[in-house]
Parts: sequence; structure tokens; C-alpha cells
Amino acid sequence: MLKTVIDMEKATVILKLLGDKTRLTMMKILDDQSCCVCEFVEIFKASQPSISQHLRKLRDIGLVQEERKGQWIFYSVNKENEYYPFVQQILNQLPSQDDKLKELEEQGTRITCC
Amino acid sequence: MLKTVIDMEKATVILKLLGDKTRLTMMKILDDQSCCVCEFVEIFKASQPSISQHLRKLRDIGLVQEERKGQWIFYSVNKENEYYPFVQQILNQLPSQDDKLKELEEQGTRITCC
DNA sequence: TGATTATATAAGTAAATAGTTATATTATTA
DNA sequence: TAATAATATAACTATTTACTTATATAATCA
Repeated sequence: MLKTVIDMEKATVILKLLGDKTRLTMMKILDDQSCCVCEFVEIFKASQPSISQHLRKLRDIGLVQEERKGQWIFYSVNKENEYYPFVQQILNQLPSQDDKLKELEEQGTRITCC
Repeated sequence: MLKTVIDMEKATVILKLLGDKTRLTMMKILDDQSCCVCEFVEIFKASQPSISQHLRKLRDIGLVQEERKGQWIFYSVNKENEYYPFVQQILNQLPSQDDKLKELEEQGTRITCC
């Protein structure tokens, strides 16, 4: 197994970002599939600016990336990121959050443009 | 390999605690050996109350434990803690902090009572 | 036993963080 | 092209966090 070593400074920054329930759940969801902002608004029952600001923080350090598809902007995990292996090891220990998106599908609020 | 799954709530709390450079470094050091408060004060060039408060937070959620030895109180990682495997996987990805204690030994400020 | 050393805790302060409201931007649709 | 929908950003506010200063406790030492 490849042993990844990350510097303490960067590890701290990443752990601080993941030390928030909304962002940690976002990352776990995004690790499986991409998701648009309005879906997160539904999932977390949070305001749009609040979701947008969480995503921005994750994007600013390169953990996620955005891609516009028409009027929607989809976010996905940037698996090319230098620190992704570090994050992945954490995410792997978390329970699946599939149910969150399943609920949206049942409600019919999942974006299905793609 | 045993797959540990930790609930999101608890994971968030632990990651938030580890998302601080002082506490993260403390945990990495303690993962190898026990250490007393005054050694941390030296290592981090921080005030005694500040160190004491960081250790209290780690102790409050059970990640470390204290043991009095005379006038000193030694802290060590509580490897029996339910969430230790989660923490350990994170710590394993961090660079060794042995040099921090080595410096103290060279200065002669390492506590050698035990 | 009085002084010193190690540590903890409480109270106060400054900085960081998360959320809100308001507004701007960009794309789609009528 | 005007209205609507999705998203981002800015400014403000409330909460949380980390650190400081002051004080308390407990052990050791002279």
C-alpha cells in the first residue's frame, strides 16, 4: 500500500474544513457522484448562500471542482488533487450517504439533466 | 482489514478537534509516546493554560488520558477509545513529529522521571 | 511548614466562522 | 426581450474558538 504523507500545515487546513457536518457530508456524497447546488439546498434544508459558501471553501483548497451544465453548476470531487488520498482515507471510514440522494429521487427533486 | 464505520456526528466532532495544528501535532506525538504538559509548553512555545485547554478538549472526548506521576501529569493516547481506529488512520498519514521531542532531549528539557 | 513547581480552571477578549439578507450574474424560457 | 431560475458574492450579525490574565489546587523540596 502506498503510504501518503501530507504536511502538518495542509492536513490541519483540510481537517478543519472537514470538521463541519455539512461539508463532511457533502464530500462523502460527492465522492460517489456529482451533485448540483440546488440538490444540496434540498438535502441540507439550508439556504442557497450557505450551501454556496461551503462549496466555495471546498473548492478554494481544490477538493472539489465545478462544471456548469446549462443553468446548473455541478460539483464533483477533484480526485486529481494532491491531497485527495488523505481525504479519501477519511471518507472511506464514514457511513454511506446514498440515502440522502435517494430521498430526492423519491421526491422527484433530483436534477436529472445528465 | 476491518472496516470501521463511525457516525457522521462523531466524525465531525473529532475532525474539528484535529483541525487545529497544536492538537493535531499533540496527537501525532502522543500516538508514539506519553508526554507531560510542560513538555508541550516547550515544544509549542505556548502558554501553559493554552496547552492545558487543548489537552482538556482532547480528553473530554476521550482521545487522550492523563496519569499523574508526582508533580507531573502525563498524557497518552487512549487506544481503547471506540474512535481510535478512525483517528489512527489519519495520524498514520502524517509525518513523524519525533524531532520535536528529540530537540527537547538535546536541550535537556525532556522530563526523564520515568 | 513555607516556597516552589506543575497543572487546571475561570473570566475576559480578540479573531475566526457560519449563517442571514440583499444584490449581482448567467442561463433559460415565455 | 422581459421574466424566471440557479448560483455567487458582499455585507452584516451571532456564535464559536483560541488565547490571555488571574487564581486555585496539588505535589515536592528546602
